[in-house]
Amino acid sequence: MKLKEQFNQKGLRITKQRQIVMEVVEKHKGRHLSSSEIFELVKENYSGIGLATIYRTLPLLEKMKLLSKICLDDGCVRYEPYAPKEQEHHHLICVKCGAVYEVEADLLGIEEKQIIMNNHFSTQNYMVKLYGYCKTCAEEDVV
Amino acid sequence: MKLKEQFNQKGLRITKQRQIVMEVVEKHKGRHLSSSEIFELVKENYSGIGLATIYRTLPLLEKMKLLSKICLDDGCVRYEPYAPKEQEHHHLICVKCGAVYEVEADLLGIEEKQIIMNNHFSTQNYMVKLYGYCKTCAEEDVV
DNA sequence: TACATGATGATAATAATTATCAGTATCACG
DNA sequence: CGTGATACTGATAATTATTATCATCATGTA
Repeated sequence: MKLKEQFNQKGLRITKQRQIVMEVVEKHKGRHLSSSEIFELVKENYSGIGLATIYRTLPLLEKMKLLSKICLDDGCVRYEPYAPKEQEHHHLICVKCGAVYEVEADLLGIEEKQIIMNNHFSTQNYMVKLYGYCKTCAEEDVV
Repeated sequence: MKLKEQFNQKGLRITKQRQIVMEVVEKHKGRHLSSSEIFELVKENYSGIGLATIYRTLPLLEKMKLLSKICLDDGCVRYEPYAPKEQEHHHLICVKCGAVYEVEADLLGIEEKQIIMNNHFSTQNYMVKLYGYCKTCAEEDVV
């Protein structure tokens, strides 16, 4: 496995805790788990885990591009398995009910990317979040 | 001023505090002020203000579409003056140095909007955030 | 001007996250 | 297969951002 090398290169160690955190997030692909949700799920397999370890592990796995951090503006940081470029997906966040939907599409056209390039911004691995109203909420509210 | 009516309609009162908060955010258009930054700035003009008032006022002004909330994923909520549709702008966030740039362009093409519509999501007043590397950081890092 | 009640300031309470530190486990090396 | 250097962990204290509480104050209508 290349993972081991990736860790060793940086003097990092592969621990049981780190492995289980990875497993849990991968198992729940499609969800957007908060740190404390991950804590609860990890405890099911490894009851001795400490919350501090969760908070230390998640940013580390993010830096290693094993997880992606997402902020859905609900007051906590969330994580999902890292998606390579080809499987990039974006989030539609309903500002009313908070529901989160995913769109698996490259939402930026070539022209738009050009605009960003012109700003000297390299959007390798970008992420788009759209705020709006989901079907249900759009019908209720006549905004 | 239509503002007064807008407040009265909902049984809300126009207070000195609310006015100064608005003034401060408008005065710093282009910046993305956090709640505590706004607190500090308001104190310069109105030293008696309480932090709780800031936290009560900002979401209220947001609901009235006088301010926009932005989350730049740095652990706090930020605000900027509300931008009507024509002046919509988006944020480029450097994941390395945290710098925030603005692009004043409609980043989603018609096709892309269609994709979103197909998901039954009405993106009236959407906001796009792009994560990536700014010029400086892209040069340092060979990602 | 007076009053009904919405708004405020001070502060206690929560919630998410970070820092500290002594004890533990990993893994390179022999 | 030890063993030791040190990275990692769990427990917990400390921070930081935000929300709730409540007595007092100020707005705007009558």
